[in-house]
Amino acid sequence: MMSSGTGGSSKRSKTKSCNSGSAPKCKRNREQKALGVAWGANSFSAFSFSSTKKRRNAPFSDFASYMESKERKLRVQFDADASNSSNRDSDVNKCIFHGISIFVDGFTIPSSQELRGFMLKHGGRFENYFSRHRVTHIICNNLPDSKLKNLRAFSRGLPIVKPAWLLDCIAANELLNWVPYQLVQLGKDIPKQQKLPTYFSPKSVSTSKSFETPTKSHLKIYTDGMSTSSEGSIDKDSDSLTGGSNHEKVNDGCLDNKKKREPLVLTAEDAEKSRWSHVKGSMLVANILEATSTVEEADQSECSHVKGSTLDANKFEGTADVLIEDSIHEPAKIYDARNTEVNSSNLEDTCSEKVVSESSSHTKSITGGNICSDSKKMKDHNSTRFSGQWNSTLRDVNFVENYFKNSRLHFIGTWRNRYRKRFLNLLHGDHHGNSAVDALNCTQSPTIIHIDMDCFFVSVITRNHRDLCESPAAVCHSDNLKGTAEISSANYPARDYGVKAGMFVRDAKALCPHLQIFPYDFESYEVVADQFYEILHKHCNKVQAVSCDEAFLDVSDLAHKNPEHIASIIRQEIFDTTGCTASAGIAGNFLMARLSTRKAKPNGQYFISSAKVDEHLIGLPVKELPGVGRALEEKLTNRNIRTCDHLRAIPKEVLQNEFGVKIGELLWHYCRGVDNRSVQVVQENKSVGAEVNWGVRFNELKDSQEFLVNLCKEVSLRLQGLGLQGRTITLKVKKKKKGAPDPAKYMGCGDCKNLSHSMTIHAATDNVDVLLRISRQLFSSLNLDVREVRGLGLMVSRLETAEFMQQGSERNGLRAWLASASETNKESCNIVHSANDNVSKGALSVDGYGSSSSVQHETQFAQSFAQASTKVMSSSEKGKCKEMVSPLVPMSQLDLEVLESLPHDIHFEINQMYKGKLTDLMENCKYIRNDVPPVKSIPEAIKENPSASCSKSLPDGPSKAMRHCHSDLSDSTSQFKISVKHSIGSPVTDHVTLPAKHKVEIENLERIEAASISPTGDINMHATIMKGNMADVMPASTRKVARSVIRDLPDNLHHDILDSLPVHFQKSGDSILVCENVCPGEIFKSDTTESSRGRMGSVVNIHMWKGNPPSWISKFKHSNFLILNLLAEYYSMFGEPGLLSNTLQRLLSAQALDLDAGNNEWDKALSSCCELLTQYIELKIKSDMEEIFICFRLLKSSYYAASTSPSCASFLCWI
DNA sequence: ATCCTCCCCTAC
DNA sequence: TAAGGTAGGGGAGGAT
Ligand SMILES: Nc1ccn([C@H]2C[C@H](O)[C@@H](COP(=O)(O)OP(=O)(O)OP(=O)(O)O)O2)c(=O)n1
Ligand SMILES: [Mg+2]
Ligand SMILES: [Mg+2]
Repeated sequence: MMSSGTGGSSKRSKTKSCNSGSAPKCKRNREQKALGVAWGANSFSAFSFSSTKKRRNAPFSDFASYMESKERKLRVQFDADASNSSNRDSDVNKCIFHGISIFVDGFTIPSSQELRGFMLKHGGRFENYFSRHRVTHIICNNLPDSKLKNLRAFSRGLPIVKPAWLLDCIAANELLNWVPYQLVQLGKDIPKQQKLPTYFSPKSVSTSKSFETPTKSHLKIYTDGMSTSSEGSIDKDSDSLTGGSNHEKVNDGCLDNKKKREPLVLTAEDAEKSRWSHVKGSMLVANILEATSTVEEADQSECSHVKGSTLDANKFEGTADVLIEDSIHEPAKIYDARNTEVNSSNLEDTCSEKVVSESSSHTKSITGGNICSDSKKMKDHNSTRFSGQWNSTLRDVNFVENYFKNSRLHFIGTWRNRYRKRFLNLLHGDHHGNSAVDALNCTQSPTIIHIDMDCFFVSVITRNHRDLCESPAAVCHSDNLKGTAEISSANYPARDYGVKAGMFVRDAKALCPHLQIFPYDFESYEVVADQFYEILHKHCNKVQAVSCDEAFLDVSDLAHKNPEHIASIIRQEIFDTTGCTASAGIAGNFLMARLSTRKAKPNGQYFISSAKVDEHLIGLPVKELPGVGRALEEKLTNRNIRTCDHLRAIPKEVLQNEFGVKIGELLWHYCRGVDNRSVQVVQENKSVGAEVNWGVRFNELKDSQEFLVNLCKEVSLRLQGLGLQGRTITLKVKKKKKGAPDPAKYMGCGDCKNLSHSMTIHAATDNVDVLLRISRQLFSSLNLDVREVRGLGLMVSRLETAEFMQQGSERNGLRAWLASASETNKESCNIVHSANDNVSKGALSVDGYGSSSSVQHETQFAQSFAQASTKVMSSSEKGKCKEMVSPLVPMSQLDLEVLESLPHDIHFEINQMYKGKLTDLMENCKYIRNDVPPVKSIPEAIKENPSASCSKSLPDGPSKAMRHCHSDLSDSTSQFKISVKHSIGSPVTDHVTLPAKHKVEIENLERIEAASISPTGDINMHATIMKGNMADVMPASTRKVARSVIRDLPDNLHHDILDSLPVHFQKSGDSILVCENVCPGEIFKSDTTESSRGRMGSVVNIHMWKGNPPSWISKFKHSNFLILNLLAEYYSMFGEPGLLSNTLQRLLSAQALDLDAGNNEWDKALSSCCELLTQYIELKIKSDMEEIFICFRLLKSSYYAASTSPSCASFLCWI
């Protein structure tokens, strides 16, 4: 295994002749963590002194290279504007501001843009970024104290003046003394924390609506401008963005240009300080010198250290050769777009590997078999020729498969699931049990490394060719000068020309005519990503995957090692193994680590100590914050918020008010460098879906339906591959906007209206038939003209872990089904065992969250938690895998003092259980505590009475508690309520309540069902299964009552049911809800009163179900038949209160049906079962039709399977 | 308040 | 020609 992964360490020559790329990006100094002590006093402590000092002297020095070009650009722009302006107005305006250069900080009235205008008009200067060399006056008003303090710290004596000064100067038409306008901030002078209008410029006083419109037109300009300037990425929506005015765009373009390596400005000047030249160390010094007024010798050594940490490009070729050979010998397909699975040689998890290949072949057979008739092809051919769509869904019967095979976004989008499978054991494993040791060494101050491969897709391709590394190159499907293929990734030389990921290749070529284009190599990306993660996991057990080329490492526990050293070791090893370079950012949290990486790139690393966080955030454009994308940036810009400084000036409440609670808080935290997220090793799926928005063209309904089939198959397979089922199915449609022009992108979706519609069904499914039926309904409910559809997607959410018994049930062949069930079984075992070591093991505990064990577990958790006992629940913690989620104590009930007293290690684990929200909570409470004197604000309940709080936590546990509870209607009542009344031999009355929306769907369903019903040979068999009078037991209007259930049944079965029933519909306004949350006893009671009715005149005595537990339990337990023993046993253990279906599932899945094969009294067992079931039906018929259907479904499925074993078959004939 | 649906946004 | 996916977070607004 592991061809070159770990073995790569053999090749670690330390020659440092350096200089790979030619990217003229300025080298930045690397900072030193202030707490050099953390990893022991070493030579680094000297640096921390020097860098601290440097910071004081020159706050912006680290931004120098970055800011330089930006500022230069902005100044050029300003000059241009100014000369225009003065040409126009020279006769009118005196240069009253000559020699004055302002920097506007925070929010001002007038806005900074207006102030800029004034300066421009009256001969002054306006600086977009602070520089003590150029700025003469800082203009601001209404700063909060903290902000002012900050400002004073870096203004270093420059006057801080209110905007009124400028206005008065203009009014007086002469330069007035600024002193009277000085900002003498005071705690009270200003009533502080104004409402929005005070902060934002007048135009945005009114909320959303009023600026939404301008925003839109502005957006147009933006993208439009981007494409004409060949600068920005062409957005998906760009097609819709046409025309518009131009002013704001100028600004954006400016910002963007300086941020990117704008070739004309940057390359010329920066070429000589090429970061990757041999003398980069001294270059760095030169850089700093230039930007800072003071230089320390220490910088020299610091630089050399940086250089040392740079990877050696000379080793490159040799390494590459090795790699090439490896990949040649690669035996099987590494990345298969279709099944999204991987056959990797270094897979340790053979179990899932098996599932993988299984699913793969299955996939292939499905799509391969989906061939349409010749006549259809002919027709498609004609129609597509007519519309000139050679590469659309109309042309290719295997469109979905081929499309995904070639889609880069599909590759990176599905990568995570492949990773999960591959590193399953690592993610759940107990990391050598040394975490207690780590906890001792733990410093409590977290250290995060963010590591990201440099221009990943390109560097994997070009790694073998050193010459290519230094010239502009990009990965793209097309090398067409006029092509609209998108650049996936561009290397750093190409970025110097402005080439960016997401651009059309034609724009990239326009920017850089000699740009070399390479095709994708997904398999290699997969291999390299694996190697990458192998290395990360080797060095750190807290790895949070971000994407195939990027991860966070929590190295807090490795504090005895220098994090920067760890980073450089890892980077070196990555390079040795893969031939590709990675960059790393090191800091105290995710946010700062990420920002550090940005500075480090390419092929470098960068450390931001907590002491230097502010320094790095000052002046940082908001767009740089993760989570601030185009839209939010736009919103912020509209309010004149452009940098973190601006953000800091705004109170949290205001931000929340304006951008929403969470986003407001995020902004407020991020602009201060605060980020309380913590590494989440395991992340649970919340949804699974597939969509296609390229090449989607339909001429008629049939085309779309055929496409939908493939989409459903795809999603079904993905669900099964993950062992998940879901209850909410969402159909997403892209519909061409009215009057939208042809898409700019070839076969693109163009300007579309996005529609989505979802439906929640009662029983979670991964079944393609169910998905299809529902997605068809959803589709028809959207009332689409299929010719306008440009994209389709299907998503399944509200996921539950698939019962191995149920997974893929209802699927055609039961043999295949049984096989897949056992595969899945293995997989679940794998998960659960690692999760559940401290709970029961073995066959019966395969999904060990039966009520008893989870209560037990919970108690255990609460106790150990309250006592802050060390490792008691370490293994249970690992099981935040699905099964273990429910017993979490609500966060609000945690005792924070106890939490804080926990060792970091334990804290980490608990925090994982709360998905990282715990640190947030603690952080917030810290503030509360600081603000509110008494300590009483901390909930103490749990400390005093842990078990009480834990039992309280049961009901409000996550919905996952329901994960195996098919028939619990409690959370599905929003979907439908059923009330059924029966009377002997007379027509049945049903009451059905549905939300209005669903009524429509019912009609649709009716149509679809009517259209799809075809006679099958199953009716007879079905009659057998129903044992004669079963049909009479059915409520007459099943079709209406349990529609969602029927939907869930396999076609043949549900047709059987429908066909065997008379149809009545009798609507009634009132509905009586009989079946919600009825406990067994109640069922029983209500039953005895009403079950005096019977079928065919006979009364069924349901004595077996009397009592609690029902009387049959003890009878079966003492039976001679294993099958009956098991039935009783399983019922006691797993039965949701009063439900047989769970029990049946387990019984059938345990393949226990052969147990009594040799017993010649088999008939007796059968009749006992029959009786039990008959009485069960009687019991449930009124209250829980769905339960009966579920049981039938299970049994019928098993009946098919029974051909594999005679005894099995006879057992199932029991009915 | 809390949930749900239907969006939009963001990141890779 | 070209392969604009995927998943999670979160907000608005309605239902309860
Ligand atoms: N719009 C995008 C963004 C990314 N990717 C793919 C190609 C990238 O190589 C890979 C990783 O994305 P990164 O954001 O990490 O970008 P790179 O690794 O290419 O460059 P950098 O050096 O900035 O990390 O994802 C893509 O296909 N299209
Ligand atoms: Mg990268
Ligand atoms: Mg990345």
